[in-house]
Amino acid sequence: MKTIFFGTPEYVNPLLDYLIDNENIIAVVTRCDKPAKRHLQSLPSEVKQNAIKKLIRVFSVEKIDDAVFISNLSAIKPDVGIVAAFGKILPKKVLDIFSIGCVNLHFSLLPKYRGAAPIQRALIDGETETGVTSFWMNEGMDTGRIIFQKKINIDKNDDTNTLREKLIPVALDVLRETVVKIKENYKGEEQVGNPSFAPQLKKEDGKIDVEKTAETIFNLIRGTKPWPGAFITIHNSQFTIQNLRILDAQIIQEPNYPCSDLLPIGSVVALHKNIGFVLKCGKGYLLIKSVHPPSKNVMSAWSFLQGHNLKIGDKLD
RNA sequence: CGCGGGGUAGAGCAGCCCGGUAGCUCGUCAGGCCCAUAACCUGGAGGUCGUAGGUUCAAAUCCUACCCCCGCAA
Repeated sequence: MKTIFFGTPEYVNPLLDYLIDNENIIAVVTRCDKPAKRHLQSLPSEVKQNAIKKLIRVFSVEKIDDAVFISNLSAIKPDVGIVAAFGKILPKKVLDIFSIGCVNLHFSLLPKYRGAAPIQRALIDGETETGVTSFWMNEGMDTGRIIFQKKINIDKNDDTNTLREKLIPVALDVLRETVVKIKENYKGEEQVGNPSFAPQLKKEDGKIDVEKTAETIFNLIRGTKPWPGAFITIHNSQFTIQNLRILDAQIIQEPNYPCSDLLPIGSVVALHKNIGFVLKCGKGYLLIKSVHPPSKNVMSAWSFLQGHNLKIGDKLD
């Protein structure tokens, strides 16, 4: 069974490694090398580096429907495509090249969170469980017949990074099971339930609305890490700091602050020594513990308020 | 040579434009106050001001080159 793997980011390498060890991987497809990081450095994707190291043929594509790429792919006459976090929708003329078909590993419980950012969106929505689903790809976005699905719980403190780490072994389980079913000629089951969508995050998605509940804001911080990050503007008596990114926070369960009732929503209502400051939200309070000011390094919220002379009553929005 | 921000005590910042005593909030150490404290008071230690040159009587500050960190593009 001639198999081709599609994937770009580093975290899918364990999946590629498994396939290389156990199946007949004849090529790897990744997105084209990114143009620049800071000073125009152009690095091959991690998956590409891994594949090269193991002497697998690599296609590095910019446009998935590139004529040269498609003819090269056709010449190989592959049987199965396995896709994980590739980042592009495969058009029909690519899918048709595979004699058996293409399978996608998607990091959500389909039909929920179809799209590019299922992990982030599940966290932002405060979901308590998620998982990995494999399905036969068709022309729609994550709409194919489900082969296998495995569920896990989301911890209250999970962020994008920790949740993804937990999902990798789950994805490996799903992959193993899926390969077996492919060989059994399994056609999958139609997706059932109400679909929801998880479009790629935009910068604007990280903006904090202080009128929302502490829990909602906390979920935003978890789900937008590491990019675009949850950010807010601070109005101090001396100056304004825009786009202060908040990296770590904690919901205050039993608030007991002398000024909390008098100050409006969005105010700093307390300072916690050596930890940070407390923000009054639309409902509840959030203890900010770690921040990243523009043009600066990451620092504890306590350090930040030392340097900027943040006081009770200062406003955030 | 893509654009911008930054490097000053253990942490976070001000001072630079306009050259002239190293400053602020915290931490740390010692002492004091207190039933007590992360609170308050007093005092101390701790700096090659990123590196190397240059200008000057005098450079954190002005000029030149270089190093390191961060953001922008997903």
